[in-house]
Amino acid sequence: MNSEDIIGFEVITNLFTFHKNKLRVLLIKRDYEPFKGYWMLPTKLISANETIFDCALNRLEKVIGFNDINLKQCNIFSDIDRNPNNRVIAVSLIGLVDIETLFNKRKYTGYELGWFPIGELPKMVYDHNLIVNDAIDNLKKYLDDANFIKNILPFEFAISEYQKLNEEVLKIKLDRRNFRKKAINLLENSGIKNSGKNGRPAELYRFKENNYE
Amino acid sequence: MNSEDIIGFEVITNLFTFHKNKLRVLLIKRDYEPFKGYWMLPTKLISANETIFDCALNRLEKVIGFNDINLKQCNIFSDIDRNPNNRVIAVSLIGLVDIETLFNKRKYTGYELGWFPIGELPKMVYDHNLIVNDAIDNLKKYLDDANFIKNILPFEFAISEYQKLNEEVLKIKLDRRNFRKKAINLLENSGIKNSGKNGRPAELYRFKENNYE
DNA sequence: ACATTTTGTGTATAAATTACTATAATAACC
DNA sequence: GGTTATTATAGTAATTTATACACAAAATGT
Repeated sequence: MNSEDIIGFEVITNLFTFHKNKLRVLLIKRDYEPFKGYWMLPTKLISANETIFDCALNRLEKVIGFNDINLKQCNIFSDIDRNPNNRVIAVSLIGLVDIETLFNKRKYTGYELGWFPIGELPKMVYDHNLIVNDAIDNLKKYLDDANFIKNILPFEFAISEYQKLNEEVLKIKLDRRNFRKKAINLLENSGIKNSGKNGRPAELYRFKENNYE
Repeated sequence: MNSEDIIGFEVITNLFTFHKNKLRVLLIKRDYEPFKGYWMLPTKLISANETIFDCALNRLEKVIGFNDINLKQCNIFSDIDRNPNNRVIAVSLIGLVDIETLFNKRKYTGYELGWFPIGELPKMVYDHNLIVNDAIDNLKKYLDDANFIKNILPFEFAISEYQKLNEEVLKIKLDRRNFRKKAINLLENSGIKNSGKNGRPAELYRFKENNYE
């Protein structure tokens, strides 16, 4: 390795949750130059003793106060000038966390955080807008992967919530009856109804165990 | 960036071709220690002025004498001890080249090369066996992507060759008539027959232009 | 009680996938 | 030249999957 060839290698995490019928992503407000005041995805240069997953989890621990989160590898961004100041190659990861876990486990860490609906993303540092949109696109392939997608929904949820999640990721409207027919294969009825909301209360479902991976 | 955190970052290319009804991958015989005499995938540490694709193509140029090859990103390997001597993170890429292009464009480069059928892979350096098998698995998702998969077949080919390629990647047998029905949508008849072989000569097909990407 | 909102349900049709077998064209062999 | 071996071509029925579509039930707010 030549010293001229020192290249930064960073791990960027797209952590999604689903709250109030919106798919949201975690952003951090940057408090240093350059791009002070802009929002960014959780990012960390990788250390010699970390895998890419370790690296992402270490960063998340610092940012949200916990890190038992299931991650999937997403993409690599290696354009020479994606960061004009240094040569930095990025690998992006996708993590999912449900809103109940988030409320239960998060700790105050001093960072200014925002959970932005994917339709209302702010201008972000460097190529982070590109990276998060790429991650959203990558989420499509996990929608039917019960063992991963279950992490973004509460333990029990209405089928309409699951449908809305699908619609946000796919950016299309789905038919209620057809969606239900397909989804029901992965789900079991909890026997609980969610009352208190307007309209007929929904029956709550949960993902079946052993959706043979 | 801390000098203790200097990490090697290498690009590993899985270059496939299809010849004599076998899916094959390019390996290089290593002529230096450690692992001297073992086979390995084309590998190169990335330089500051290269994208991951530049890096792979620069290596391929050195190894096979040409580099106009379409590449897809595959996976990242970041286990701490995947290379016990140094801390090296690898990104693997997939490239496809058809046998005619290969015979026409390759130049002698001094390397000892082997195009190994995927069922007859030798013991390779470090985790390269893992990497190539992961790449073969990743090939599945490109089988119906005419714009990429066409790179591994000659300009004109028999449907039975295309079927055999699918069978090698999927590791299952396919029904001849059903495969033809599906494949024909992507193909157009060239009007040429391949004679000289045993049995009824096949009509040769080519991929249609504009399989709207 | 009435309007509003949201959930739950079934059926008919189209499209895609799968299973399955006889015949035609050529090369190799005698 | 005739037989045999090999490979290519073609169609239909059964199954599965995807799509389109309308109304009744349970709650809330007034």
